[in-house]
Parts: sequence; structure tokens; C-alpha cells
Amino acid sequence: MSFSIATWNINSVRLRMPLVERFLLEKAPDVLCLQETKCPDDQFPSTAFRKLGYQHIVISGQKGYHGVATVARRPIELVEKRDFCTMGDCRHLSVRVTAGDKKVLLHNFYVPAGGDEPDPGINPKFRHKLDFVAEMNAIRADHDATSGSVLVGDLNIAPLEHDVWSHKQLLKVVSHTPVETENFEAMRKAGDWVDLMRLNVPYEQKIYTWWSYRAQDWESSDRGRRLDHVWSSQNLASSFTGYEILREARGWDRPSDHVPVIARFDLE
DNA sequence: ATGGTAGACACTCTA
Repeated sequence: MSFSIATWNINSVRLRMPLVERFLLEKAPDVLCLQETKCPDDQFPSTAFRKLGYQHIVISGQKGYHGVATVARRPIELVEKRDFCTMGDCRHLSVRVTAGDKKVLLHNFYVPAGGDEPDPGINPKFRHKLDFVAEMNAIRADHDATSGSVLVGDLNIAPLEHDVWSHKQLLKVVSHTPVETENFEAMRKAGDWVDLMRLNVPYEQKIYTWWSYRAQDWESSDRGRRLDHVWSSQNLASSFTGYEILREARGWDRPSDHVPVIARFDLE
């Protein structure tokens, strides 16, 4: 059976519900993980999701900032909402979902952006980001014959040279500094995660999921970064059949600065 | 080298 998981930093789920509807109607993923919902739980647009067939909803939201939500066509069971760095931020939730012959533990992450100054000594937001990634070392790609793990989200780091429009020009820009990219890749490998978006793609090929709001013309300048990620355990990587970055969503009316990524699996 | 845009919420923060 086919099984698909989408991830999208929506930058206010209430404001952009029309875009979410369009996306779910066009692409119909089994599960959608949202980040930056900016919405307290009691104001989450659950009714709209249910009408679209996404009847199973797990949310971790707060007023004004951050917030993650996972919605699905099939039952999902909350596993954990973890408070990384004990800041009280809503930046993670994990659920369990059955797909074919596997029980999948699905993590939805929103890693701190880290501010502008890439110096943890003078910028507490950057310190927080590094601490958060360090704490993610505890999140492992657990799997056995009947289970697997997936980790998706806005991880706010573009780890590889061709995950940014200009490696050289971004080496001192938060999201692509060596301390971030090195710690990030070490953390991914420590957890035995497979970077599915790079699995069958040449190293030199550019991959972006985010384009700044500040560009005069995001499309022609195309100064993007790969900040959104889809990882899985080794056993699910062998069931992975491909993915899609919905670049066109960046050109929709009043868009998020991130676009959806949809990963597909074929399970027994 | 700089400043550019966007959203929430209530004036300034976060991204």
C-alpha cells in the first residue's frame, strides 16, 4: 500500500487555511505535519480539517509563536510533546500511525531559527538553536521488523553545500554556518537517520524548500535554502518511493515562505 | 554593507 507524509511550515495556519485546503485537495497526503501554526490549541481550525477528511488531529500550539500540528486521514495516537531546552516552546510532537505492515513513529519538529548573529556568546537565540540540536541527539530512528521512524519538519538548517543558493556567501549566515551544519549532520548520523531528500539526488543538484520574503522576486533570483527535511529509519528508506517539493506553492496568493514537501512510501 | 518582508499582537517580538 502507498503511504504519504507531507511537511509544511505554514506561518500561521489560520491565515493560510485556504492554501492548506488547496494543498490537501490537490495532493491528498495521508498525513500532514505543520509548523509555525501560531495558534493556541482552542483556536485551531479543526473543523475545516475534518471537513477535508483529516479527522485525526494532534496539536501543540501556543499564542503568537511557534506551534506544530499533525493531521491525518487515519488514526494517529499522540506519543509525546517534548519541551526541548525546557523553554515552554511548542516545537515538537510525535505520533504513532499504522501504515501497511509497519507502526510508524512520526516526529514533527520546528527547530529555532537562531536569530541573526551566529555567535552563541552574544546571541542567546543562536545558543538556544545549538542546544536544541544537541538535545535532538536523543531522538533515534528506532525500528524493528514491525516498526519504523520518520522525522520531518522545519529544521532551520541547510546542511549541505548545494542546499543553499551560494555556499560561500552563506557560510556566515545563520542556517548554514559550519557549527550548525556539522552539529546537524553529526546529530542525524548519531540517530541513524536517512536523509530521504538526498537519497537518490546528485550531490551537486540544488534543493530548496524556502525562499525569503525579502527578495524582490523570489522566483527569478531563486536564492533558496533547504530548511525543511524528511528523515526515516533505514528500514523505511527501503520502502521510500520518492518525494515532491511543491515549489509552485511559493507563488500562491499570500504564501508561506516555505513550501510543502511530500514523501511517499510503498509498504507491504 | 545594508536592508529588505511577513505575521501576531498590541509595541515589539520572531522569523
